[in-house]
Amino acid sequence: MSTRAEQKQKTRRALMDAALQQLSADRGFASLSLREVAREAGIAPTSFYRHFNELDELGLALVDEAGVTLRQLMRQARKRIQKHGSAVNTSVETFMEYLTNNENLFRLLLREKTGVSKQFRTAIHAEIDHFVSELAEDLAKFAEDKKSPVLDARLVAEAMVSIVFNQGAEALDCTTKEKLRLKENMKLQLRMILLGAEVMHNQALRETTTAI
Amino acid sequence: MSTRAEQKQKTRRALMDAALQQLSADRGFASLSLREVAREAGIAPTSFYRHFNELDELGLALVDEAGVTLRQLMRQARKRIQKHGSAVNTSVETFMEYLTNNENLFRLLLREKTGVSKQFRTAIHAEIDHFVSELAEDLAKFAEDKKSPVLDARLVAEAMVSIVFNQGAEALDCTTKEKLRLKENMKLQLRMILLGAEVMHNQALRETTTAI
DNA sequence: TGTACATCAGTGAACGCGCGTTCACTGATGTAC
DNA sequence: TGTACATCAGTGAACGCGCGTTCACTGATGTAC
Repeated sequence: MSTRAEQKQKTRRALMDAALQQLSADRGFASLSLREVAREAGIAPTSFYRHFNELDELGLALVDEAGVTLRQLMRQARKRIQKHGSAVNTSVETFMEYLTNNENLFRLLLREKTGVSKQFRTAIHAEIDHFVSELAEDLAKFAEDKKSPVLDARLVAEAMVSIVFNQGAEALDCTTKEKLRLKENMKLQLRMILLGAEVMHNQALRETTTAI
Repeated sequence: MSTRAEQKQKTRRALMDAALQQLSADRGFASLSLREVAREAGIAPTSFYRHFNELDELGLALVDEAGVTLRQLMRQARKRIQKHGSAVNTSVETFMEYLTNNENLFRLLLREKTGVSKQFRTAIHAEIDHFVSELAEDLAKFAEDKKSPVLDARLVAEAMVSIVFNQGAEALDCTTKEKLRLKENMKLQLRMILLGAEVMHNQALRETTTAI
């Protein structure tokens, strides 16, 4: 890569980092200003336009980044599960690790999921959809191995992701100690769903059998 | 009530309605301006200060209103359940009705739950906590009647509320037809949790018994 | 390798705009006698 | 009931501010020959 292009990448990165740094508990993306981000990144406001057409474009780049990070993390978790089992445990631990290490990125996802910009909402829903689909696939595969396929893998996956995101949001405002309790709650809740899904499926099977 | 005080109440109401009306899918509370709200309510910007010290104070009043409405609705649902049973069904139907009739109020709750202002987050968490507690109480009572107390009513209630709020958020961007499907999914997911909690509790009981 | 030209990331001045907030005010409503 | 004074919701002009965006520019880097 040539020097000029390298430098441009660096500045672009600096802009994204500057925005991310300002996205704290008390600052939403909507409250950022182009001038502020540029100032933080150490360039003139006008230079911003060399990298993005508008501030929202930078925001969408951040959403994309959050999605990529989340997917990488899931791949890691899957490997760990194949090695050591305990799917719920490993998944929750991995997710909470991601959350702790990428607070502001997760905050962006959480907030803009129900946020003001249709574009943001659509982009984030796509990322979460991706996440749900991969989980559903895992569940289906897992159930197949156990020879007890779950009732509706996608439905179960959606419920699980709802729990994880919702309690994850809570974790952002928590002390380390409260986080531990929250994690254990999360695990119990996920196990409840899995157990419930299994029982429900068996009931459905029995009914079908009876019908015959 | 005297005429002057009545008029003041009316203007206050007009301000809150003006704000609520502007809170659509594309406008967050943070994007409202005092001047805009005052204009919409038909008063001079400076008159706003006769009613609230700042815009956030109006927002908190709206959050409070949302909480009150939600609690009223729960009371209705409880009555209907005592009459006709089918707790999950009735609750979901009632909730979705609320959501459809108070889109903007619910949007405010959803958004500011993870929003920028600590004050908003705290207020909304209190409202949701209230909601969870009442549900937990109902669950405990219900389980007692069935002589199969659930493992941890509060944990189950939290999981259920996570589902309801998360899928509810989804419903805001849905067509009427998609909403129907979403409602049925919600019901299934809630039943899964209840079923899972019951089974988990029975397992725990059996283990205790075995230990003796 | 050296030269002449093209590209383009970053600049600084300037613009018009809507904002929140202050201030001293008006005049209708309320109250004390 | 009438009068004199107090209250206070609503007003309009004025302020300073940070914003997004435009523009013509600079000068280092890249490219063609």
